Amino acid sequence: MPERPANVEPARADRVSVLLPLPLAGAYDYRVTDDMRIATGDFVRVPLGRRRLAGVVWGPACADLTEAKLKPIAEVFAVPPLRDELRRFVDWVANYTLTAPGAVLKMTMSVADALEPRRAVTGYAIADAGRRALVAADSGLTPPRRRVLALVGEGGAATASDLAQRAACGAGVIKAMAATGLLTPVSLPAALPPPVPDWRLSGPPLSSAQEIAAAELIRKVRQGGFGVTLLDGVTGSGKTEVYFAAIAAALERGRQVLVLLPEIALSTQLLKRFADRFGAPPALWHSDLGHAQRRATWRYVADGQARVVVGARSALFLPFRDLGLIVVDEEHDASFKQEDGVIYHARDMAVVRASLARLPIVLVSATPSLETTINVQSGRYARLHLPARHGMARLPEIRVVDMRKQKPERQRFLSPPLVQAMGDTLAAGEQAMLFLNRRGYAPLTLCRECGHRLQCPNCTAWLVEHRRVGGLQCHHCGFTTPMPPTCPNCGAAGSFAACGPGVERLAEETTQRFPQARIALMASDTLVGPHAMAELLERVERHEIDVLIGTQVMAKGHHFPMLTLVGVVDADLGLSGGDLRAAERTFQLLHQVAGRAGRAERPGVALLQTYMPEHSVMRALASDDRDGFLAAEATSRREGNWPPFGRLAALIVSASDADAADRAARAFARQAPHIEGFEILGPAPAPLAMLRGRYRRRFLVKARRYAPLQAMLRGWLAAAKLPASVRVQVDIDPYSFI
DNA sequence: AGCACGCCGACT
DNA sequence: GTCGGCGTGCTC
Repeated sequence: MPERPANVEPARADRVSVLLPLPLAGAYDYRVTDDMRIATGDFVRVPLGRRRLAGVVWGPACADLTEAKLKPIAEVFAVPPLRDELRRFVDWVANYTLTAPGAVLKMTMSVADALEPRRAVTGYAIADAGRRALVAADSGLTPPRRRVLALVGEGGAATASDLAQRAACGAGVIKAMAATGLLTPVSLPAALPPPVPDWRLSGPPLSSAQEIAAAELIRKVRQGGFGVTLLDGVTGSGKTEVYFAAIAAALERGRQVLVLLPEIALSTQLLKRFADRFGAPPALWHSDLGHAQRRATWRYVADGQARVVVGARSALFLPFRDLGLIVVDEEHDASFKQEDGVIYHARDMAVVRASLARLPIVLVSATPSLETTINVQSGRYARLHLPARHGMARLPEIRVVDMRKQKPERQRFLSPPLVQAMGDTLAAGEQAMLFLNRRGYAPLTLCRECGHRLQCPNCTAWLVEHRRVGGLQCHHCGFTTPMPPTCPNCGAAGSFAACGPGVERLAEETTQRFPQARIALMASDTLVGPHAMAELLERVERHEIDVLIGTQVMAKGHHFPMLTLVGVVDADLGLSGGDLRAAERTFQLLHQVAGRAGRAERPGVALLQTYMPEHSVMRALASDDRDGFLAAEATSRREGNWPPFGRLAALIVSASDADAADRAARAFARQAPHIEGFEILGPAPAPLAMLRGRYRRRFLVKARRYAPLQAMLRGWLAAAKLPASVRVQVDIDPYSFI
C-alpha cells in the first residue's frame, strides 16, 4: 500500500474521478471495488478504451454516469500519493494557461514506468567462503578472482558487469565465483539513491553583505510560509553562496530544495560549486537525462531521498515529498518560457507553486526582469541586494562603436576599433571573445542576377547557409538542403551571394585578419555530444584558444581569467521585430555577454558594434545604468498599458493551407467578444506566417491588469465553432512574438 | 494522446 | 475486388 499522510481521509464513495495524463477536457469517473482503499492523490491504473493507463485520483466522482458505463480501477500503485499542493498546482496551471488539466499532469507523470515497482538488478556480494579465501595463504585464487573479492570486500555488492569492468576480467569469472560459493547473488536497486548533501559543511567565508543577505534567507526558510525574495547582485558578487546558505537551512530542517536554472547543460560550474559546498552533487533533472536515470530520480524525488534537485523548467512539476525552498537562478532568462505543448513561464509558475505550498522562493539575477522589479517596487517581493565585491573582479568598461562612422570594409563585419582592440589583446597574450547571436555562415543567400532569396519551403524564413557541414538550413523547422547548383528562379549559375554574417563567417574573417590566432566556434550546432561544451571550456581555460566566437550558448556562467575583450558584433540584432521585451532582453543579454570580460585581476573591455548608439539600451550599457534603464522601460510600458502593467495573450489560429487559415481567422474574429477592459488586435499574419507547414494568423488580446482574461478567452473559444483541422494555440503572457 | 471507424486511390 | 491513406470522434 502507498504510504499516506494521516490527515488524508480515504474517499469513501464507491466512485472517484481520475485525472489521466492526456489532453482530455477533465477527469473521468471510475468505480472503486470493495477490496480497494483509495484516497485522493493515489496513483492508479485504469482502463480507457482498450488501453490501460496510469492516472491520479483527483477527487470525488463528478459526473452522473450510468453504472454500465463506469469501469473499475484496476490497480493502486505503491507510490506516495500526489500531494494536495501539487494537485492544486496542476489545476491552477491548467486554468491559467487554458490547457487541459491532464496535459499539465502529464508533466508531473513524465516518466512512463516510474510507478512500476522499482526494478532490481542482480548484484554480487562477498560470501563467507570468499572472505575466508581472501585471507587464506593457500587459497589458490587466480589473480582476477582475488581482485574481484578485494573489490567486493571493500566497495560492497555490485553488478557482474560493473565488477568485471573494474577487475578487468570477464563477466564469466563473476558467474563462476557465484557458482562456487565465493560470491552471493543479492538484489540491488537499479539506480542508487542520490548522495545526501551535507548541510553541516561550511562554505567559503562570506562578506558582510553576503552574511546579512544569507541570514535573512535563512530566517525565511526556518520560518517557512510563502514569500518571494529577489536576490539582486552583479556577476561575481557572490549570489550563489548566499542562496547555498538558504539551501543548507532547508536541508537542516529535513526538507527538499528545487533549484531551477535556464539551461542546465551550461551550468557545470554551478554543479561543481554545489558539490564543493555540500560534499555531494545535487540530483539533476533535464531533457537529456537517460531514461533509467530519469525514472530513478523521479522516484527518489517522490520518496524524499533526492534532497536537492537542480533542474530545467520541467523540474517544477516533480512530485516532491516535502519541498521547503525553491530557487530560480537567472530569473530574467527567457528560456524559462516554455513555448510548445503547455505554454507556461517556469519562473512565474514557480512563484505560484511556492504560494500554494506555502514556501519561500528566491529569484536570483544580476539583471532582474521588469516584472520582478515592479513586484519589488510594489512591495509584493522582498529584495536583498549584494554590491559588487571590492578588489575582486571588476565589471568591464563598455564602449559603444558607432558603425555609421566606423564602417567595416566591404564584406567584412568587424569595425576598425574592434579589429584594433583584438590585435592589442592578442599581442598582450590575452583572450578575446566575439559574440553574434547567429548560427551558420550567412543568414540570407540571394541571387545576384535576379534578386531571388532562398527561403524555407515550410516556414516564412530564409534558409541559412552552413559551410562547416555544408548546405542550407531552416532554423525554425530543421529543413536542410544542399546549396542548389543554379538559381531556382532564373537558372543562373554561380550567382549566389551570402548576405550578412553568422558566427562561421566571423571565424573566417578572424582567420584572415589574425592568421596566427587559435580560434574556436561555440554555437549550439557546433557543440555535438554531451562533453563538447566542457571540453571546449577547458581548452579556453588552458589558453589553447585565443579567440572564442559564438552565439548565446557562450553568454553565461563561465569565467576565463585571461579573457579581457568582448566584441559584440551586432548589438542591434535583438532590437528589431517589434517584440515587447526586445529592449529589456537585449540589455540583459549584452550585459551578461559583456560580463565575460575581465573577471580576474585584469580589467576588461566590451565593445558594442551598433548603428543606434543613442538607443536607450546602448546608453544604459555604456553608462552602467541598469536601474535608469528599467525605470525608463517601466514608464514606456505603463503608458502603453503593456505588461507588467496590463496583461497580454496571443492566440494563433493555424491551418494546413493559407485559405483555410484566413477563413478560420475571419470566423474567429467575428466571434470576438466586446467587453470593457479588453482590446483585441488582429487577425494578422503571425510573425512566422508559415511554420512547419502550417499557416498561422495571430490575435493579440490586451487586457487591463485585473481583467478576467482567462474567462474572456474561454468564452471566445467556446463561441467559435471552428473545424477540427483548425488549431487555436493560446499563449498567456507571450514572450516570444514569433 | 491513442485507437477506432469511415470513406476514396493503387495493388495482389 | 482488397490494403491503406489520414480526417473525425470517443475514451469514464
